[in-house]
Amino acid sequence: MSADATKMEKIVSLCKRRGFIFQSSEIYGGIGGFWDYGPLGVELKRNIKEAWWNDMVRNPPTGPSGRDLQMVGVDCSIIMNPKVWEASGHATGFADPMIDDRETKQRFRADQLIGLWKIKEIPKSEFSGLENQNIFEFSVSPPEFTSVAISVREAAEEFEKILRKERKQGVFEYRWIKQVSYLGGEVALMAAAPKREQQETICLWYARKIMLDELTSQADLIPSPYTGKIGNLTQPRQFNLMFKTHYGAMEDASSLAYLRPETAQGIFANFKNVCDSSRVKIPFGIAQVGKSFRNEINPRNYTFRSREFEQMEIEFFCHEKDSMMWWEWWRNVRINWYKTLGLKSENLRPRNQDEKELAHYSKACTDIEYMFPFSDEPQELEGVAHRGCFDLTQHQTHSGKDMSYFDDESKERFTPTVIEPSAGADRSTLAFICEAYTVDESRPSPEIMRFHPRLAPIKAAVFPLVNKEGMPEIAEQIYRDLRKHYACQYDPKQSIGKRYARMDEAGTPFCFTVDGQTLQDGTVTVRDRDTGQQERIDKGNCLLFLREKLNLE
RNA sequence: GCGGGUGUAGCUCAACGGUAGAGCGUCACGUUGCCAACGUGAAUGUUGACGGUUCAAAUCCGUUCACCCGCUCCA
Repeated sequence: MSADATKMEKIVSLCKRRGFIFQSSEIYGGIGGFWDYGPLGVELKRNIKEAWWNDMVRNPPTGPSGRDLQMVGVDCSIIMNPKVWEASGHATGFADPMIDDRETKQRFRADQLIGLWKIKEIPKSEFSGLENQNIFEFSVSPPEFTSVAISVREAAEEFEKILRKERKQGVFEYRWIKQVSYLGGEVALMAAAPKREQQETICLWYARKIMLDELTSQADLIPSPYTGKIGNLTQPRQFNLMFKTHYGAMEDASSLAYLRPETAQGIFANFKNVCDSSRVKIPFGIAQVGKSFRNEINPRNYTFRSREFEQMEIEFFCHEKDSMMWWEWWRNVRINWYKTLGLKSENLRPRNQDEKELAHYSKACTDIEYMFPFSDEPQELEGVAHRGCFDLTQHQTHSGKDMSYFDDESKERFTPTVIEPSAGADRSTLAFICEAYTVDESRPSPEIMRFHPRLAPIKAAVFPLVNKEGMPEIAEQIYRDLRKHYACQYDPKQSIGKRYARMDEAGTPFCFTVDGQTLQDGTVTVRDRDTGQQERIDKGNCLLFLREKLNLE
């Protein structure tokens, strides 16, 4: 258990108690990996998404050359033509049993693995007529894995490579290689290599598809097809990570569809539409906020790894020659965005992926990670990835539609390179909650949510100090004026301390209180959430006061 | 997916197989003139769900669901 597990438990407890986050379908025993936002949670999350949309799309930062950034938005359907997922690579990677190479992070289909076994060495005198025999009769236990390939063709090449290498040493020569049927017509290679002719022995090998149960039981013995090293492969697992559904009334194979596992593909699929309709010129970005769905193997850590989650994604299209500059620029913009909204730099951990982690088409990727109390390892909030021209090229190939861009100034036609800052809305929300959670034992109400004012679910509360003598009427009027502009609450009940305490737990930055002096000189107190300090302002200036405070960066 | 743990009121937690409780919170009334104050009162539970053992189950057993921890995983 990490050192801050107790802190996380308190945060979870507060989130439920105050109405930030509830377990989905709780009255039915819940459902794994799904969460609901309560009255305060929905305001918080909306504020985060709106801050993102405002700061990235409507009022984006100035570009590196001092020119304004071109950013536009889309809102695409969650269900798309299933071919989209073939093009994006999700269909295969999500549906079949897959194995990972822990070292190279390569993932491949388990049911296509071809194993190459060394069976045994036999005297050369027994070699004649071998071609006509069933090679499996020679099998002695245990055959020794020597190599693994991910296709029959590769297995053959691999075998030839081994023999070539041996031939180079001047001692070995391979004799034959042939295909036979094996278990239900699967293709197998069988081969033998004369070995150390002076010792009069030869070596037998065979290659065949590795069965799934073998992969499961012998995962630790099978060499990686990429490195040849033993012990780096995971067990094969079924990755049904996309949610299946059907469209139309008939539920058959032709109506199979998927809930999107990411919002990005809606952007790529609309690349041409946006270009043709909105007068944008490269470089420019398309943004989208929306729900995505992944059947996580093991949802864990509160809302951090949910099966239904919301993304805030940008696909930024630029020329390949400027792409690294843009990648670095976006990386810094995004890190600073979190800092500006209150995530402290020591908890925020940008981490550049090393080459082994990168997808094969990617040149660079920074994971913006955050130290949550539930883990000793930083966890990813956002990835800023250099995706090359992979996605547009894939869609061009699969759809047959041209995805290239023509630059009128340089008269150049090219497929744009994409920089993808992809942020998790729920993960960010959780990070802002964890960051805001503060315990100050010196205060009568120790638990305080110190949200940045822009993110706070309630911007201000208005109280009559006591619920009589004309105070409620004045307070109510202030409240009615404020709530036209900001999320506010009015609370006339119970002791003033209790009301302040409740607002501390909700993370409300300011409380206006109408008291006896208000009746005389028209001033009210403003109480600051973080310091507990009060000042007096004119009751007519509450809105002005909030405007000033909330616009602060 | 594997191993371990937990599940009782909104929250935190008691209750040895024998009548389900406390603190806090919530609500009402009174009081109160700035920090969970005070007084009085109230509501709230098929003890996660299902099944079994038993005269009797929150308690013992089985199944299941959810959450937590460790592995694993995170395209």
